[in-house]
Amino acid sequence: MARPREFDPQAVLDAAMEVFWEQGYEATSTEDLCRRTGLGRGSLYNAFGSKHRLYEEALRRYAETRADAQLRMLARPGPVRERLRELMLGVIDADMADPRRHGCLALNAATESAGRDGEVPGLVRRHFTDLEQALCHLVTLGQAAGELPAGRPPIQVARTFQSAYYGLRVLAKVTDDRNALLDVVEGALAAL
Amino acid sequence: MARPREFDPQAVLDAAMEVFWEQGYEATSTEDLCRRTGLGRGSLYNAFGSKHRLYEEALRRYAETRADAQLRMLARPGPVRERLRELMLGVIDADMADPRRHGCLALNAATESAGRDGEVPGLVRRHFTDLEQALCHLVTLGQAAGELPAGRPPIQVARTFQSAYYGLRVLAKVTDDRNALLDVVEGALAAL
DNA sequence: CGTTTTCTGTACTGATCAGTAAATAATCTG
DNA sequence: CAGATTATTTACTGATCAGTACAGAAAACG
Repeated sequence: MARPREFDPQAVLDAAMEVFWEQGYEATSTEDLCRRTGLGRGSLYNAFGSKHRLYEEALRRYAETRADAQLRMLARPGPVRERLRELMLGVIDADMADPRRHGCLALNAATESAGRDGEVPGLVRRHFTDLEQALCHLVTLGQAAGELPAGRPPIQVARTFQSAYYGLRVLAKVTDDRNALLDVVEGALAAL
Repeated sequence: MARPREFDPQAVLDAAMEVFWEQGYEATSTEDLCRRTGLGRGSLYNAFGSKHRLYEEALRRYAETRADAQLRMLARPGPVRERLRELMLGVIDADMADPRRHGCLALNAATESAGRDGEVPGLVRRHFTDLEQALCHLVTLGQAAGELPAGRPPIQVARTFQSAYYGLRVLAKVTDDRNALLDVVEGALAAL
């Protein structure tokens, strides 16, 4: 090793993640990334190689911060139904608090055309399967505890709830009507 | 009037719509649009003014072709539950038949950053409220006919189903597992 | 201290971006 | 046919794109 980096890689990654989150992959320029990270072009390319590789790193960073916090929240003790309600109410608050509605980075990555290149599809897919798995675990728990009706396969219930969850995040991008989103929460919980 | 256009505006709009659909707004260049529509730059700008206005027109075209066909399908006679199942099975087939998974243009527009400019938010919003309204009508019908349980407000049931529907379209972008998508269909229908 | 190695900043690359200017061509109206 | 009006074509604009070359700066190691 020789001259050490002058920047904190995690902080830089957080900044890059935010830019991609706000604008999407295609709409952010390397200039934007330099400005928001504070790095010069040389440093940025030396550290990350390309815009697309930086995007992949930002997705990884998203998974290990925001997404992981969500999964940990789901793993907290308490009634299953309340945990699932909290999940949805949490994203309603988060999405509506942001006037620009950038929503969920992984969902955005899944719909953008850049989501088809390199490691992005794999990263996005894992993000989705991780949530599916956590939900399935929770449903299994709830059914075993007698808290949820036990008639249907947990994976089916989990997938349906997950679908409503992502639909909710899509709707939150479009509407300002909080009650419409709360209807989705009630309906999704009633479907358990 | 003087010299008439040499192109069919609807055909051109269809071609532009497809390009935006496949690639998204940011990722398609005016060059792409010229190549796929067959128009020169002059004609294209003379007819549509700008890339963004053409995007808006493409969204309108999408609404009055694809989306409208879907709404008409929902309005066909038959058991409510079967019509809703057909809606979801139809998009599973459509989405999975396309290897590039471009999904729903309106949903893509809602998540892209370009979806915040000009008339796009209004167009996207109307697309969503139209479906919400159609679903609500259908649920009301089903409840009145005794086909669906009548305990819950139709608008809540409709919004929940709509949410599952868009969630389904998001999941279809990510997974190759048809059974996972069919689980969503079963769950969403069971929640009615 | 000097060499090596890595990092940083600047200047630059050709390519492509969205959009325009202007000449030409085709049709309409009179 | 004459003049007006619109469409098409071509060439072009400055700006911005992602990525690179390279010189200098800073630390590690002998």
